[in-house]
Amino acid sequence: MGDEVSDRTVRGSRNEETRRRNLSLVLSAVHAGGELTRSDLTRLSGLNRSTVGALVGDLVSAGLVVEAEPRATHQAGRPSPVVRPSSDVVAVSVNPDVAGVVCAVVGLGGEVRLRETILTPEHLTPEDTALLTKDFLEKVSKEFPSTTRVVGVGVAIPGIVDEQRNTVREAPHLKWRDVPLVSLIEEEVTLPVRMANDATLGVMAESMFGAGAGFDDVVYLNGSVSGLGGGVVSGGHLVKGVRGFGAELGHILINPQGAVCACGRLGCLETEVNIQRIWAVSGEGQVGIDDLDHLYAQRASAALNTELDRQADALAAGIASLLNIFAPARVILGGHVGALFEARSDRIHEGVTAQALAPVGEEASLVRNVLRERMVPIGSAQLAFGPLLADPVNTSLFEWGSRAAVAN
Amino acid sequence: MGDEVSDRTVRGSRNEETRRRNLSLVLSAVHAGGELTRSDLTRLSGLNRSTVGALVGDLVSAGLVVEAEPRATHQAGRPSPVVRPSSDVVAVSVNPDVAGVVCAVVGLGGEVRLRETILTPEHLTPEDTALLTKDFLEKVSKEFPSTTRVVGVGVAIPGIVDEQRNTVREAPHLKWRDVPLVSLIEEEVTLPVRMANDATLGVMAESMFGAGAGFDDVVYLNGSVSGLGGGVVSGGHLVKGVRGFGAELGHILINPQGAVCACGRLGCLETEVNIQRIWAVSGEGQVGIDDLDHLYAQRASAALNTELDRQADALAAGIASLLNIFAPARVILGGHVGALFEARSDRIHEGVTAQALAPVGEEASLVRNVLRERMVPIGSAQLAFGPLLADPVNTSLFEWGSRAAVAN
DNA sequence: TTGGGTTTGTTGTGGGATTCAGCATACCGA
DNA sequence: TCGGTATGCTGAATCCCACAACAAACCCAA
Repeated sequence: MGDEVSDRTVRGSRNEETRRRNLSLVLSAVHAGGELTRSDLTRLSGLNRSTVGALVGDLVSAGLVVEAEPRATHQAGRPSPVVRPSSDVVAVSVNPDVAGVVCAVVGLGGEVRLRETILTPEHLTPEDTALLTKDFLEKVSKEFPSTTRVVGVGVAIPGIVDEQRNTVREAPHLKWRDVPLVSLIEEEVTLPVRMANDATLGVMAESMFGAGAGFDDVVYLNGSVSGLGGGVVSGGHLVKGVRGFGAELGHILINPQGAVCACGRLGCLETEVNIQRIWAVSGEGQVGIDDLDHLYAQRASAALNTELDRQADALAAGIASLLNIFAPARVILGGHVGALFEARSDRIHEGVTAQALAPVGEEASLVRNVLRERMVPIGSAQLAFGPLLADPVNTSLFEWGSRAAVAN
Repeated sequence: MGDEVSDRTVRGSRNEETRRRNLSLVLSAVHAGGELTRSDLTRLSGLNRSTVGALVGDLVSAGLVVEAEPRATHQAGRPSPVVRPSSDVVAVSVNPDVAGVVCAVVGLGGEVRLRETILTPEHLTPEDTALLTKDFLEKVSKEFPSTTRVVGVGVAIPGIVDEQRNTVREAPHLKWRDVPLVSLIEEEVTLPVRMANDATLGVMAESMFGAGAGFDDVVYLNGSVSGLGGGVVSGGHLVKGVRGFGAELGHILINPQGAVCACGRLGCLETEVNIQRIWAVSGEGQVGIDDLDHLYAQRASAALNTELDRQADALAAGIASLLNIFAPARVILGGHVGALFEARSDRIHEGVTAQALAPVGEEASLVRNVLRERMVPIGSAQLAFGPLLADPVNTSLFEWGSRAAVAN
């Protein structure tokens, strides 16, 4: 899933397109697979040994991968050198929230090399975000080798992002609306900036490096303080919809007699499966999402148990609808939905099995997300890596702070 | 959307892959566009004149397209010959229903050349379907020139199809279950047979030749006697899910206090928007889907009006959920849902606008399907044409009745 | 009727990408 | 130490497209 850098005008393939595709295939495989030998790559791609050799050679001279001594194996035959992503190539992840920004540096290959939460005294503004990103870049650039090169910045937004106009269309939790955040950041950091919805990036991360790895059809549901977000990979492709507005899985109807949703209608999944309603009955105040497991594991009050059952039923109903729509191999649950799933696993499984169409239910397994706090950084890094993975040798990399393109 | 003939093992591109892609591009363009000049194809593909000439030449020698005299135009410059799909290349469409089979012959380019409903005295069985298909083939083969070549048979099923095992998993209306229909037909007709859900094929047809042409994101909802089916194209790709089980849009939850659905749960969209409930109040018996427009246009009874309003509201709620999930550019409504939309257009529009997320609602337009009775034939033909469009010169074509492969 | 301008078809050359065969290299096991 | 095996490396052959030059077919205007 190289994020579809499609220029919509369907184009014929020239000869160099073949090369681009093969380089992309190899780099993506190394990115996703971590360490692969050249002979692994040969088998994987179905290309000739000599071709793979040439492709890897190109990627090495571009500084994108490194070849290391063969691993000690106990097979006959000449050992094949190991190809790893270069540790010098990184992406920057930015994830604004109400009280601050989570910034991270992620290496090619998906390793989160550094992750930092920068708090603001007041409610975070878009301008703050741009400035904090700049500060972060200046600071971390000193902590990384001078050979480090950055591919760009990926921004994850808890809200609706217009991927065409590169604006935040609506982020109720942040209280942002029609904010040209990409331009704001690009003015400060002179790096290419891309932006998408956080749950969309979540499913990208999980389906590449997490619980959805190896599956072409994955649904991801994430519960956060700002609501219920979702992302879907169908047939190996991200479901985005026009201008990237799609996959708002929190806003499917569950119960027309339900509570009023922020979106205006009654009984969205988001109003029925909701952390605020947990807080309201828990008697422990605004328990953080990471502490929910602990809360649920304690001997809970009757009120909390009732509420958990109710939310579990609503979640099962929602998942059943999503199964009937997408027939995924995996449904991945994150945030407070993940905690709810952990606490009411049997009840949710039963509800889903009873309500989903039989063939669809049989194929899907429900799992909790595995990447946790690394998910958003990895997802937004994936967004930034997209162009590089799609066209390895023609995508520019940048040194920290300066926009001087490094030779390919 | 050449139907994704992906062999899942990601493969590298060889040089001939380039050729295959370009041939596919040209043939698909001619298939979808009807008549294009060679210079149109040059602009469309971005390839060189000479390359397009060679590609078209290959397709002509394969008998897939024909070049005709240039159209009379009033532009300066040498006239460019017109490229049309060959009228000798056809696909066969088979669509079983309770009381019989609808068979059709569809030419490359999407023209329905012949369409016939074959009724059976009793409830149709899978074996009947295979035999009737054979009879149909034998009969029509005499009505077409001997130069005609068939690419294969596409079967549209009102039910859940296992595209991996090539079986009908569940077709409640037909009362079929786990039927290996593809094998049954292939035993009779010695042609390649492919099968899919009818609504899935509907959205393929509409998004290629109908109301969804030119859009990458399309949701299709079809109401028939057997229930509510759906199909989705997202980002130019068909949403299929694991084994093709997905896109059961009729089975999303609308109202947990609603009626019992055939699938077992309460208040699916299918139970709330439903032709049987129209019949129950219309006082005119089981009005056919094609006669609903007439029924609705008459001065309707109060009961019918109330029911139409109720169904319109339920439909609007369902569409709103689908908009939030897929953010399509178009929502196409067919069958009795199309008639309902026609009768309650304003009410449905208002309901959708009120309930869908604002950005999503602004981008989508609701339209009735345009292909009507040609939709299923075109869709299933598209299924049969898939391999040919994906790899024009290496796909075998067959003469009527015999499996002797015709030279490419 | 003729000639310039314009667009497109056609042909041969050249460069890029892959495959293939043959040989070299590095490991295992006896 | 030697055969077996798997892999890396190199140069020739093949396939595909772009490009340039020329030819063909149309328009328009004189």
